[in-house]
Amino acid sequence: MNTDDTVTIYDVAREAGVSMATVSRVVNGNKNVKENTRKKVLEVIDRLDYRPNAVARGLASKRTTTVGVVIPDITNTYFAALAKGIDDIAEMYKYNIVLANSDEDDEKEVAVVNTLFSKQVDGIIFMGYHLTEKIRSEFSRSRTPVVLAGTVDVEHQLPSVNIDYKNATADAVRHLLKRNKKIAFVSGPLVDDINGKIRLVGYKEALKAAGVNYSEGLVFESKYRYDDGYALAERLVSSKATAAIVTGDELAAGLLNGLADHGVSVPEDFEIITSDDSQIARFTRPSLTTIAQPLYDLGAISMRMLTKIMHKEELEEREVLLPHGLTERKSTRKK
Amino acid sequence: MNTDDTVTIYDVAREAGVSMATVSRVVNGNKNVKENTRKKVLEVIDRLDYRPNAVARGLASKRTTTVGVVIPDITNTYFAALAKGIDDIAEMYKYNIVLANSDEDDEKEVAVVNTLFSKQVDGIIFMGYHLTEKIRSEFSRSRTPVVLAGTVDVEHQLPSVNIDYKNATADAVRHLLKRNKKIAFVSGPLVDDINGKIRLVGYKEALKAAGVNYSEGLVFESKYRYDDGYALAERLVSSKATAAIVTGDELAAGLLNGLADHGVSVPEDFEIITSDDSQIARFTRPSLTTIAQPLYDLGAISMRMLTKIMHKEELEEREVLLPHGLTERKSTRKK
DNA sequence: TTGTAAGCGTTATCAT
DNA sequence: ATGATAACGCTTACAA
Repeated sequence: MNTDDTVTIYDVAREAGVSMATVSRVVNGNKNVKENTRKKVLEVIDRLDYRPNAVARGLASKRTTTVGVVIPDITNTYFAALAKGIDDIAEMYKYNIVLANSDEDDEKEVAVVNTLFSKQVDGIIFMGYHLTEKIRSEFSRSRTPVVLAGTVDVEHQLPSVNIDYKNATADAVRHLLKRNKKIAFVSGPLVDDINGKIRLVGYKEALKAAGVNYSEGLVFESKYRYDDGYALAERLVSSKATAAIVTGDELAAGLLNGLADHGVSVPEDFEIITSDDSQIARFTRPSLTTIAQPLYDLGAISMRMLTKIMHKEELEEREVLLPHGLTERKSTRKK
Repeated sequence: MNTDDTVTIYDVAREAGVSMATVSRVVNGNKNVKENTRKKVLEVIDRLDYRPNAVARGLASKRTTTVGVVIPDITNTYFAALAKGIDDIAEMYKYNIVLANSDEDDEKEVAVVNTLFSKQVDGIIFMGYHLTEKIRSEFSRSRTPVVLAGTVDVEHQLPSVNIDYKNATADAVRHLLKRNKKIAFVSGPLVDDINGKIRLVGYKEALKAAGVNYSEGLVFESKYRYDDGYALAERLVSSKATAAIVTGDELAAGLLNGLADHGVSVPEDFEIITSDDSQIARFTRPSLTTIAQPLYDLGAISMRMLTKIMHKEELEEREVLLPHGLTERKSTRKK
């Protein structure tokens, strides 16, 4: 017996009158064990309340059955929705998740990825607003598989799952264009937000195709939070825009309420389409018309891809684009 | 050299002309190393790009520097807000977090806690709607420290961080009582929601103190989601209640919008106070008056307590109650 | 200040 | 079908 109460595979072996190898076999479901000894071992395991030590297992087998998930902000409904999908599939494939908050900070991002590596995670799901060169090089000099979720890689190096943000945005703008000429593009900080930039391209393309002039004065860059959207209302009003495509739901909710408090009624005087398709868009009054995107699936499928890579299975597609749409609610007018 | 490219502490030792013990010492910041050798080792570590294997470290030291966090639903803004606080403090103390989703399911809860144990986490933060006997026994037969966050232990066995839900609710009801006689209590499923039950007690006490009769007909039990709240509106209308204390923000938002769609105006015809103090309460129109509670701190302080226990420091208090209040917004009338 | 060597609790490779 | 035994990469007495 040990000095403390931790019971090891060795205790079980001795108690069951077999070798630790055999115990290991039954624990791991190896077929090469006589039914009788399996029973006996199982009985001892139960009696001693033996629980395999996953750390020792990880060291010996070089597989930890845990994956790292890098998330910029857990309280962001968009990322939380993806995380839910990731988690469900991870559980399905018996992986645990170590959550690494990057706080939208480039340096911290590198730091957490490194501790993830040191923890010997079997794979990583990465969510972020962009891919720095630094993080890219961290990924490439490691053999640990990485899949991007809701994060596009403009260099097409890493496997990823996204929707076509450019066309989704263009579709939304086109919808607005039916009844508006001056359409604002409202987003968070674009400097290091790849998705945001791609959306801006979609915005421009839609305008161009409709023969509407693009004006920088109609691009409003701020932060992603509710209060930022609220504060933006005033500027939107003086811009004479009559509609806006907004790249985040909290931001859109803030803008909506801010507009209302400036006496602008949505959708009569001003139309809004938001982009995240999170629950928030349903809570506001009027409820927000939004680009439709399968948040849960974005996460779920990225995790599924990761399991395939970890298990050395063939990947049909390295860059998955999920379908998008438009959910019309009350912040846009009919026809 | 190894066959594959993983560089170990042994490689560094050989390359630097010292023993692995010395390398271990510099990696762990042990003072007993001559400045010169430290420099040399550090140089080699850098050159070889050596990264300590946390799994091996964990096995040898019996400390993994990771804590498990059990969360019923990551997309729930309430829990996500706590998780943020937990995560920030964990990072501050150099702990990583393995997130375990319990899905509000008793069996799954036990399962995830067990895999957390098998992963040798140094501690656990537990969030849930209640504490089953099963989970309680899992916790007590393990030496791994556990702290409850936003989860009360009616048996006062486990350390916890909460607000005084009973009095917070009573305060809110008292506020409603100034202008209403028929006040509804709207909650999620009470069967296994300890906090909900405690809130109900607060509701009853406030009524009693005001000499208002308690009526079961004014207690509305449903689920916690937006749609459930929305659906409840009709029943609330026919109950003749003129106000409601609601135990969840999504639920309250649904109720609010449902009421509006039934031609009931809030706060003129009906007053609502919600309980979570999450962002959601600010997004709705009218915005929701809510019990004020320090969500982030609830998580942060529970994690701080856990670090103290893990480091064998003294705990001043085993059951922390954080202050609560009332944030008046637009779903209640003035005076 | 530094080195030696015995674990830590498994898995995995050979034998048998 | 089962058992020895050597890794796995590190920490930690204990010596020196």
